[in-house]
Amino acid sequence: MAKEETKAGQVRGFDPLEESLPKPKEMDKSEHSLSPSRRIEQGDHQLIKSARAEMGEVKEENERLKMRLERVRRDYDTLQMQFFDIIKQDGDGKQQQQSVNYAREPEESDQLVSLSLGWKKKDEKIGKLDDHRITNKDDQQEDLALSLDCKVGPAKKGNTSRENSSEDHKEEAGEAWPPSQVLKTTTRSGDDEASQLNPTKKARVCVRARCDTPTMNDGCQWRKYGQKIAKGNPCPRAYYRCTAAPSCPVRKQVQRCADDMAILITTYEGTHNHPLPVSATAMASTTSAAASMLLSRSSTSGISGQCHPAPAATSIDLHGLNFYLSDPLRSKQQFYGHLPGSMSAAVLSPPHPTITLDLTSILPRSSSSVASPYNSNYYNAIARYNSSSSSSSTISWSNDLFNHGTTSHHQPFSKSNLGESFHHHLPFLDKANITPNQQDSSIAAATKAITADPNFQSALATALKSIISSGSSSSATANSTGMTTVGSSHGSAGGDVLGRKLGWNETVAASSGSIFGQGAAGQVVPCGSSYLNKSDHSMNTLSQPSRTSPISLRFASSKLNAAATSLGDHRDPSSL
DNA sequence: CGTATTTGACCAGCGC
DNA sequence: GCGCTGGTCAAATACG
Repeated sequence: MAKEETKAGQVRGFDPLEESLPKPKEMDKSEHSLSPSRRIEQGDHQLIKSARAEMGEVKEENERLKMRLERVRRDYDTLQMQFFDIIKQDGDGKQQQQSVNYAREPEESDQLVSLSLGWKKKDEKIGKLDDHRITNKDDQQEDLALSLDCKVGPAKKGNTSRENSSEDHKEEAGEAWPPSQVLKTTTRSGDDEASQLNPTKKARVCVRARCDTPTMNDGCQWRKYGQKIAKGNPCPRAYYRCTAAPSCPVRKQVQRCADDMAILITTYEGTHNHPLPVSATAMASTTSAAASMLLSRSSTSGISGQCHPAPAATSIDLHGLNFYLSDPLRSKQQFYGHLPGSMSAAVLSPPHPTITLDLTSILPRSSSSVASPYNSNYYNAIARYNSSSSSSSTISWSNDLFNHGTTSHHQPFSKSNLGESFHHHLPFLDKANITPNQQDSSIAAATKAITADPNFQSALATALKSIISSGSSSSATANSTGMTTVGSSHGSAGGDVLGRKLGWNETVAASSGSIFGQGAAGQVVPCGSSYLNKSDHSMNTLSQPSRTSPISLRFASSKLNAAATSLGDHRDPSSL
C-alpha cells in the first residue's frame, strides 16, 4: 500500500489528470446496462469526481512533500550553522594571528570538499554565497529552489579533532575555484604544519583542448611570468599567474602537445581567492568540477584503498568528455600514457594529483570555430556533458555559468546550441510541442528524467552526505562498493543509508562533483526562473516554473523524500 | 610612461 | 655532492 502511494505520489504529483484518463473505459464495462446518454453523463460525473479526488490526493501529497522538504531544509540549516560554528571556533585563534593576505577570509576557508545542499537567496551573487550562508540563513528561505554547490579548498588551519577526519581531504585540497578560498601559498609560515605533516601535492586540472591561439581564453586575467622548455616536448611551456587579484595564487601552465600541435594543454593549479569575472566562471566551474571529481575519487580511494587499491591512473568517460585521473602517490607511471590518440607519452610528469579534461574529442560543429574553447562549440560540449550527466544540472545549475560566462567577445552559448544539445538529451522538451496544457506533463517528464538520472542522485547523495558529515566530526567517504562510509558516526551512517537507499555507485558519485562543481566558484544557481530570464535562449521553455513552482518543489521532493527519511531515521536534527 | 612579455639566472626537489 | 629538471624571479625589452 505504501508502495502504491509512493508511486502515485510520484506520478500524480506531476499530472494528476494523466492517470485518470483511462478510467472512463472501466466504467463503460461495468455500467453497460444504462442508456448511452445516461452512461456518458454518469461517467463524466464520476470522472470528474475521481479526478477531484485524485487532485485532492495530489495536493495532500504535495503538502506532505513540502513538509518533508522543509524538514530537510531546516535540518540542513541547523547542520550548516553548527558546522560553521565549529569551524569558527577552531579557526578563530589561529586566523587572528595570521597576517591577512586576502580580503576575503571566510570561515570555511579550510573546508576541503563540501558539496552543499541548500537554498539560495534571490540576489545572491557569485562569491557571496559563503557569507550569506553564515549570516543570512533565514533569507535563504526566500528561494525554494534546490541548489547544490561544491567547495574545495585548502586546509591550512586546524589543530582540532576535525583534523584527523579531514586529513585525507586536506591532502587533496587545492584545486578549485571558490573565490572564498584562502590559499596561503605565498606565506609559508609555521602554521603550515598540516602540509608538513602531509607532504601533499596540489591538485591540478589539466585541460586538453584544440586551440590555435597561444592560450585558451578562459576569462581570467593572466600574466606570463616564465617560459621553459620542458623535457620531452620541444614546445615551450609557458607559465602564467592570475592577475585578477594581486595575491591570487592561481597559476596555469600552457603547453602544446608534442604530437599534435593543435592541442593545447592548459594546467591549472591553485584556488582563486577573489570573485571571478563572469566570463571566467565557465572554465573555473569546469576545472573545479574536475577537481572535485578528482578529490571525490581521491578521498574515495584514499580510504577505501586499503581494501580496494585504486589504479594509479584511470580514465572516466562521462558522456563524451574524458577525465583522466592520475595519482602520483600510487605510481610514477606517466599518466599520459593512458591517454588515447595523439597524446605524447610524456608531456608532463605530474608530481601532483592531476585530472585531465580531454576536450579534444569534441568535434566542432562548424568549420569556422575550433580555436577557442570558449566558442560555441566548447560551450556546447560542456553543455552536452552537463546535460547528459545530469539533465537537471543543465536546467537548473550549470548553464547559468554559461549564460554569465559569455562575453560579447566570445560567442555566447547560443540559443541554437543550447537548445540543440539540450533537446538532444531531453527529447521530451521540444519547445514547439509544449503548450500550456502540456506544460505539466513536460515538467513531470523533465522531473522524472532529472530525478531518475543517477548523476543527479549521486550529486544529491554527495551533498546530503556532506551535510551529514559536516554536522558530525567524521568524514564520510564512499568506497568502491557504493556509499559505504568510513567512520561510525550516525551522521555518516545517514549518508550511507541514503546512498544505499538510492542505489548509487562509485562512478556516479565521482561524477557528482563535476555536475555541480560550479559551486566551487562560490556560486549556487537557482532552480527557478529568475536566472533564466537573464537570457533569451530556448531553455525558457523550461523556465516556466517560478521560484516556488511545482517543478522546484516536486523536483526536490521526489528524491529528498528518501533523504528526509534517511535523515529522520538516522539522526535527529535537534540533537545536534 | 605604464604595462606586459621575454629571457637568463636562480632556487628547490629529486635521483644517483 | 652533483647534475637534472621544474618552477620562479626579476631585469631588460617590447608595446600601446
